[in-house]
Amino acid sequence: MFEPVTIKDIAKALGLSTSTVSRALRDTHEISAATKKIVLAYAKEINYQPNPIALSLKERRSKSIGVVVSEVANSYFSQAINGIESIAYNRGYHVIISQTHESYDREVINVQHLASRSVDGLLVSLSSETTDISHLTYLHERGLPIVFFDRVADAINTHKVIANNEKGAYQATNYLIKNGYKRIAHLTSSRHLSISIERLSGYEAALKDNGLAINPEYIKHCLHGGMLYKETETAIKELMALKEKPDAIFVAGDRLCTGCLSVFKNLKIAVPNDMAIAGFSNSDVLDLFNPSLTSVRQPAFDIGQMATEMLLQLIEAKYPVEEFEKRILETDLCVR
Amino acid sequence: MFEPVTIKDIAKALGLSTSTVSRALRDTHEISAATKKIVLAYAKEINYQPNPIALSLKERRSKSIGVVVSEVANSYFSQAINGIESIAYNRGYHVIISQTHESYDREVINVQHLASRSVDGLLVSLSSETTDISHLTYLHERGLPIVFFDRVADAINTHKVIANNEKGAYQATNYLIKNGYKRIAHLTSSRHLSISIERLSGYEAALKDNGLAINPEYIKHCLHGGMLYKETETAIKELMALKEKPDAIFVAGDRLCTGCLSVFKNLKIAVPNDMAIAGFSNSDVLDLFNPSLTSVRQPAFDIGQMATEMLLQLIEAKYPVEEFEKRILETDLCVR
DNA sequence: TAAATTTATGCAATCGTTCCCGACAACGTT
DNA sequence: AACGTTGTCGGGAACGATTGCATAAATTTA
Repeated sequence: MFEPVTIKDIAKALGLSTSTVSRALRDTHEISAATKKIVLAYAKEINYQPNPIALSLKERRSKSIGVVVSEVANSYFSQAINGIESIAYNRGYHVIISQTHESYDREVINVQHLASRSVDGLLVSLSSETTDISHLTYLHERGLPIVFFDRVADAINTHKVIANNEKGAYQATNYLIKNGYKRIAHLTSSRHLSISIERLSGYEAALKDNGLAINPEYIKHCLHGGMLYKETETAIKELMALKEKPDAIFVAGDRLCTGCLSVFKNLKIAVPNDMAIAGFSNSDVLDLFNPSLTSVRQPAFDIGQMATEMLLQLIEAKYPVEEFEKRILETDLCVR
Repeated sequence: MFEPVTIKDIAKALGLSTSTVSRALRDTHEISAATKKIVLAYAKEINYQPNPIALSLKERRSKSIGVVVSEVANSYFSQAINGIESIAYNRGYHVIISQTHESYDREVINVQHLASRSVDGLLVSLSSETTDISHLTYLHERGLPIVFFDRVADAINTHKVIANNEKGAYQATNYLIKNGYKRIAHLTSSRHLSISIERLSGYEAALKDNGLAINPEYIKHCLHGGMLYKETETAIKELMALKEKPDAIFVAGDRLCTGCLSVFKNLKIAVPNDMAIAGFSNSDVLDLFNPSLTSVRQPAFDIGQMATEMLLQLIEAKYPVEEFEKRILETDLCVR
């Protein structure tokens, strides 16, 4: 079933050789106009489609790129994926998406799966569990083009695209402070993730600049980045059990934001009376919340586009690229 | 760069023929245990990975399936995709996701792109714009396995997996009626979509069973399924301009629900005082809304799993399958 | 008119893998 | 001793497409 027509079928039907047909289809100058016309007409008639797999084997590239994210059901990533697709499809590349669900093991499996399926390059945002990046180092050393976005591995020398996490975190924290909150907690992902480090740094800078002390008890890490309700709930409960309860919280991620609001609702913590909240989120239904949530919005679509452009540049480079850059895009504070 | 080791390298290094190496790796009985051991050890040492592209060319299958949905940034679809992946990856298949963004043109392009990239089968949920399905009929007739889920094309005789849309719609409408609402509007997707037809039917049945009249003015179709804010807004405005304004609305889709709430917020329509609302949605942040929204939840993950299993069954069938079935999974009414 | 050149086409190798044959031992069977 | 079996292995043709090289005919040039 599903027997596609090949160049051989055309050759046989027209009494030509496969090479002539191939050249006619590729519109080489060394084929007579008459033959070209016949071949093209017949190819169109029987709806000939070149077999991309045969091409891949010959050209040693698959014209596909792999994307590794934690979850597509995350506004940030689904927007980034839209950006990735918009570039990739225009350039004739397929996009193979795989989800880690914030698990290190799944990240390793997915990366190896993609590499063994010979993708031409990889667009990676690390899972929150990942500390060991040798699965990526190995591939990178062997020459597989990789571009990181969002959650990057600084140890690997390649292109990276991120949002200005530090500044975004600074602005959100600063916003809370300017609105009169003084005891500001911080809920974030696992501590080794690049975005956690950068956002924590912005949070601390804002406190410092406003003459507020940094209270380590106010900083809570969630290893699973909000994937587990219990983990988020425990963190919030610990905050609420403190002698000096925080009056506001800066949340460092999309998933954590919704997780946090969910916990607040269940624990009957009123926003913003019991606790004000601001956080990183790209959800477009955010302003439907009541009360609505002030958020730091990342240019996810642009980040996806830019990362893809950089990856394709690496893939299609004639000579090995030695110079790598880290692009930093500005965030947007949506006051609600 | 990135020169992978081949079976030839092994053969040369070990002074064997490629056929022997191939057979040793595939553990054929006609290779001596000693040779096998040597080959396997060496293959492991140099980390040999079979080239899947060469395999694909030979076996005439790519071990990948294409998925066509309107948007991954939609809770229903992202959950379905999780279900699809959970089955596909376990069976050694790759999943290539493409988004139509509810556009017919993009659907045609994506389907052709996937087919030309020789996916072994297609998992399709139609875009809201699609009426002409010849791009799928063509492939289906040529023997490409296709399974529809969610938005199905009845004209194509193949497996289908859907939720019990009619019953779900009936329950949601009935819920509004039992809560005392009498003028219930219905906001839905384009009129030819299978889900629109089924949900409309359930809505009408509920009205009828409760002795309420069906008012055509209360039924609003959005061709773009909530992708365009303006379209949704116009529909709502028209409803609010009626002499007998509706007091409740049953919304038939994920995207339409958030679109609708967004319009309500902007037009300052209070829920549920001005207008009660119930609708199809799989969003897991729904209960964070205030006031929260009663919703019909579809078993999206299971639908994805089931559709994938059925597709793989078609792909791996020894003989052409002639008997097709339509599986219908029950929905869940989440009263909030 | 013969040689040189252009034009148009075919042959065969290649990409990495599998698999149908055929080869050739070593052994057992009449 | 002649033959059949069995166990191992290699040669080579596929899969579909591209491409350098050879070749033939047609055309131009000397």
